[in-house]
Amino acid sequence: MPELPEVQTVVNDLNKKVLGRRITGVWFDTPKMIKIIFADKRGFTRKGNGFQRIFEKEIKGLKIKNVKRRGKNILIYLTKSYKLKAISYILLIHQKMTGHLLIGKWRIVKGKALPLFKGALSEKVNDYIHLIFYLDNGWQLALSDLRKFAKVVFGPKEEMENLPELKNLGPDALKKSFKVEKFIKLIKSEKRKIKQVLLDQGVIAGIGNIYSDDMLWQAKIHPLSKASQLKANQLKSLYVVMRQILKMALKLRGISISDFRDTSGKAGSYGDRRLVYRREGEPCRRCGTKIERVKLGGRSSCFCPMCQKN
DNA sequence: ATGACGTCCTGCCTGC
DNA sequence: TGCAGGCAGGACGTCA
Repeated sequence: MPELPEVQTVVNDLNKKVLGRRITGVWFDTPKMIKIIFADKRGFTRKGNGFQRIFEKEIKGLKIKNVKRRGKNILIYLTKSYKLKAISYILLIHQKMTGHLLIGKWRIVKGKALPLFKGALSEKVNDYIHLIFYLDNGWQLALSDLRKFAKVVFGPKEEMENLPELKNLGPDALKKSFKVEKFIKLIKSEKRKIKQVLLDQGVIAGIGNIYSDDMLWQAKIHPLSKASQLKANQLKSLYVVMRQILKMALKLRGISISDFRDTSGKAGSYGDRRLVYRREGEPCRRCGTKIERVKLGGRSSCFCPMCQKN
């Protein structure tokens, strides 16, 4: 499930591979995944499912200007010129758990995308292609998603920037201007358990289940500890390990223990280095105690009962 | 305000 | 070996 390091890996790939390309066409088989936000000729903003033809028509001919990340969202900035003016759009993609953005070549046979060649793209990933953007250099940008949870939203730049899923995001976990003082203030003001707070994108953007487990283990904090009751030195160390772990995972191109792949279908290598995530029953890397798992909400959290006292 | 649970979806794992 | 049932999980909605 892509979190900040995985999403950033994809964004970096895209900036290397698709900048300046023009979209010449689009194919998709799961309209449900796609939403558009669009002002019609009379100025009405229309939102919702059911406008796929407008999506097709509007995205054709747009040029890829830039690719950015906000939290776990991928933002592809697109432009066209109309009457000598540049009009900007954003294509937002959230990969959720099993979404993958891939660059390759496919052809549609009986409504299904088949790879023209495999290369590093495993067959498995190819089985779940649901959306393809055709680019003007012959390559294609595809979205694969086993569980069809991924979300794609398209619309004019200004309206996209006002989407609650972007506007309500907290500071980005790796943003330079996000300092330890601000971090401590944010966490201190939360009455929930620390694990839930870390997963809340409205508090801090970019962290998911994997890295929050590893961060808490590294900082020796129990996942069920009340956020507001954590001591300043604990929070300080949590901030430091948050940065360290995310940066290291980004360097290793993410974690592929579930099924994350980069845009050429290659796995990341953080999985071997992971600290506690999905290591229930295995020995703690510090003290050898068996890693345990607790559930909160619908999420599970792995921790060492010896190192991480509540 | 908080938390617990349901929803979406489907491959995979467990147990009989 | 086969099949049924449960699980995982990000974000969001609903309900107590």
